Amino acid sequence: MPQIAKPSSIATEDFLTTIFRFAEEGRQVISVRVAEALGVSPATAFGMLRRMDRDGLVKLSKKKEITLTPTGNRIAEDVIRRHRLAERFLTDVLKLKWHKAYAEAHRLEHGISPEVADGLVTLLGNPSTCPHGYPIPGSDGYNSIKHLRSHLSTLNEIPQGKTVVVKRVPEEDAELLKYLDEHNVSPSWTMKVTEVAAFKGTIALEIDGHEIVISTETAAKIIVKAI
Amino acid sequence: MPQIAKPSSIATEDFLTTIFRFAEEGRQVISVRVAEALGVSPATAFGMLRRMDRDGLVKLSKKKEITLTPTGNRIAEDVIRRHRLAERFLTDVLKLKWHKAYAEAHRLEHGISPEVADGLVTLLGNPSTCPHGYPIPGSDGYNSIKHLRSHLSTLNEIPQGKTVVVKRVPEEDAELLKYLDEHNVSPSWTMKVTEVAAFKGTIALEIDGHEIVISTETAAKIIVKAI
DNA sequence: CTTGACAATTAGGATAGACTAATTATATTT
DNA sequence: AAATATAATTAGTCTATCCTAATTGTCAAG
Repeated sequence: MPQIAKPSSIATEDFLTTIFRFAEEGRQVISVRVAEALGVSPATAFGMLRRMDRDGLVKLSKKKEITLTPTGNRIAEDVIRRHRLAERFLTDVLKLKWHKAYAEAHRLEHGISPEVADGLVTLLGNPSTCPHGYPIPGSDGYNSIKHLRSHLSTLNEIPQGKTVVVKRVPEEDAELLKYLDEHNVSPSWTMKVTEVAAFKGTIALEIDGHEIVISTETAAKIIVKAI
Repeated sequence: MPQIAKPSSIATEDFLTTIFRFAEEGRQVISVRVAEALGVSPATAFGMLRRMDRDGLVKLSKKKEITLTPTGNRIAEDVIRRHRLAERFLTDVLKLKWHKAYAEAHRLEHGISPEVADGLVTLLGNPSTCPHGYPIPGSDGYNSIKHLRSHLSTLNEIPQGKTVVVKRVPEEDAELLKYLDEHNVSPSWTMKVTEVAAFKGTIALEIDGHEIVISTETAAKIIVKAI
């Protein structure tokens, strides 16, 4: 008989999407990091991951690296898709401020059915990215080369004088997002790296006719494409 | 120090809204009925209700009748409001079929923040009822006389020959809703009771130029206003 | 006033999720 | 290699939800 997939709980969906995002950003997927990202104790994360391993959603290898199984990955993409569609809806239709979209979409993502997701796709005109520039799983060209993380850089890697296009900004940091938004550092805007001051850990950018200075650390969170 | 309200769980919100709806429909609020409505065992419902009593959300009197406390009622109205706004959004904006709205809104209602609810109100033009005719808590005129259940009748109470306006149709029964929708039995439509055949438990209605026959039992679920 | 029927309540058990406090492994660094 | 970090893992608890299977009330009909 065909196995009936047990519906995933909200906690499980949160673990799956966290792991998915870590992988998406090229970060090492380790139990403690996942625990930190989700705000739970290492013991709690470990227990959850063990259950998820038991249920065939993740693979815990002896060498600590955690990977999603095909099933786990499918569910993670589903939830991320709903999350990013919700973000688009919230910013584009409800006119919600950009920096609030992540948290609100996070609350909604677990309650969006496939049918409602499809309805959102139609309403929104088949968007391919969320407001922060991350690709929406299942959208046209989701697997195309332009979304490949390896074809992009982080802003801190760009040499002085270069011009770049903003591709992705960090989703979760509302404070930072608010700042970036005020200075037009958002997907598809172009900016020039006017100064790289490694000794004091800052870089200066010229964007839309004005200049801003951010730390190298912050720059590492901004994904760009050199042009 | 001011008591910080513990956030209600989804299970708790479901109990609160079920009790609220029972009261709204003038039904007797008893533990077993709540259990049935939520698809849990009587023991589970009892345990939940006891916890909710402990937490000041409901009152379990010795004479079995269950009532919401002011706090419980406020939370219930909040959730119901989000539910009915979600239904309006789903049918009016996403063009979701009427009979699917209840179940979908039920999934969404727990994830809608006050800010998003306000956004929906604006997007939807301040609606006062859900697609099934039930009033939206917090909307203009929510407490006005026209929403008073005591000023309305159920269709089975209407004598032969009378004409009525449909006010509310049952929200949860998708099968029935589909049928009613196909025959224009939806809020604000007018119909005439052409025959009351008590001996065989049916009534006949003329609506929009055609006639349909439903059982008295089904008629009892349809709220109307005689004109 | 006794018997059902129905409802409430208690007893006893799961499992998921969370926590704190060890303890054990694994790496990295002197 | 020994010491220090950092991670993983285990132990032991707790609460919320859920269940099944009694047991106890209560109320209406004989």
